[in-house]
Amino acid sequence: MSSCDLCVVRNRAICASLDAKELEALNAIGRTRTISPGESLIWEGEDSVLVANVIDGVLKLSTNTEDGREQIVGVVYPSDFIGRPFGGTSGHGVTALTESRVCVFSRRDFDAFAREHPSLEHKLLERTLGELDRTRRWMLLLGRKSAAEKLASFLVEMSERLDGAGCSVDFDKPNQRRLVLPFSRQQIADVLGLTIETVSRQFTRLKNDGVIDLPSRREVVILNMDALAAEAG
Amino acid sequence: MSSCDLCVVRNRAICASLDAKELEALNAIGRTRTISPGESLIWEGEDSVLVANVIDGVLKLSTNTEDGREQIVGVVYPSDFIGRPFGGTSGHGVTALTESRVCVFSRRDFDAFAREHPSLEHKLLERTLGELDRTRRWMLLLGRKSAAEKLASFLVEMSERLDGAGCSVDFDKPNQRRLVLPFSRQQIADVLGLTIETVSRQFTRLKNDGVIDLPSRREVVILNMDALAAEAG
DNA sequence: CGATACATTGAAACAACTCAAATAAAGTGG
DNA sequence: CCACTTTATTTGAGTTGTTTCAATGTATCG
Repeated sequence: MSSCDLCVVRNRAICASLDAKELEALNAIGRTRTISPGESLIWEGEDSVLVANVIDGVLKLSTNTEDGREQIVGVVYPSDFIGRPFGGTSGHGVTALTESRVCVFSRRDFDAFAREHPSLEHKLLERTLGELDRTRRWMLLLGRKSAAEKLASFLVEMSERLDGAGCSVDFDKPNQRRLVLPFSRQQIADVLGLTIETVSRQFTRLKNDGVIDLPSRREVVILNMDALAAEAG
Repeated sequence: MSSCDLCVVRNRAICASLDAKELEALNAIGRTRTISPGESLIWEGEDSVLVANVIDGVLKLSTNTEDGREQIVGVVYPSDFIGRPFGGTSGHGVTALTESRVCVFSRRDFDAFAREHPSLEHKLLERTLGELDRTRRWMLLLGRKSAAEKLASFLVEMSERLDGAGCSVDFDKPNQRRLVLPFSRQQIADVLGLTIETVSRQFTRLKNDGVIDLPSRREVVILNMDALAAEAG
């Protein structure tokens, strides 16, 4: 029995395109690996040597300017795919935000396997098209939204993506939601293209307006989802 | 003889993955169409009904906030692919910037054809991965660069992508380059997440610094490529 | 419990924006 | 082809939102 049978993302990751026998072959060229917060799996500018599936945890994709400014260009969750298949250099680093488990492959092995399994390439294509859509939507935020709209948009997106792990929904209060952010204030700033101080000020403003509550640094309780969505612009 | 044999992008577009017979089949479900500047091929939010290859011209991909702010999220050139295969709604409009010619397919027809031709899907995947890389690099510009860095980066990127059409290189002066921009000042502002006035001021500053010359509205002569690249940050 | 990292708050500076006007280019019709 | 209108771009002056720099407050961890 391949270890994939027990995998929690078996039916959501690109692996879902494979039957039992194919899955075993893929399993043979991959291995699981844990990554601690702050640890990197891939570095910006290195030529692409490995790809991976996220089994558990949250990781950031980030680029830096020469003088050290950082921009987080993507966030990946369980079942998401990481890395740059088919050559090239990776344009961004991949770093764990929470304790993570990933299923890694050498890029060369993965490329060869993918080229022999069109259904896998198809799943990867659908995933990549979806990621491109999401990334382009984020460009509107970076280029055209105010700090207030940026943070509100961020919290709305977070509440949508952090299902299960890190996010609890109280069905009695459908307008409310409780989340545990996998980001520090600085990391939120790096996602939104702001400074840490501006992010902090926007948090306290939302709290003072009664839109959210902040029980601790990493926790956010959305008290009024409609108001938050309205602020997102 | 299928009309694809004469196509100028035959060997650069995703069609390059197909042999003569397959190409004829693809040709049978497509048709060419011209689009005038300002005319749209796809509208934001509509469900994806068609996809296309760019044969000639330059088109923008753009999203808008409810209150009318615009962000250009991508620019496509000859041989590039347009549209959202495999369902979903298109998150951005597609509008011609110059007189354009495209080879359009109904999305349903294209989807079916693609699923039967893994080599085509592979080419599309490579293209999409490349586009995602480029888009993520642009996020660093939107989130973290100053107006001066943004315009310099824009001109550098333009000089790289406008090969042949719209861009001439004088080999005697390798540090110089002459380009005809397919963008108005407002459109440049919408690419960079700035206002038209800020873009204009940065243009005149670069001109006063002797880095560029501006013979007419749409023309830019890069006088010192190294200096421009240095300003791009 | 003290040390260290992280987050918030305040005050001042600055980059980009807004609004308004001037200028230049591109169409249009006589 | 020229005068006129319209549109696009540039320039100027003042305002605003975000950043910067500095200080204070608050969790977290050995």
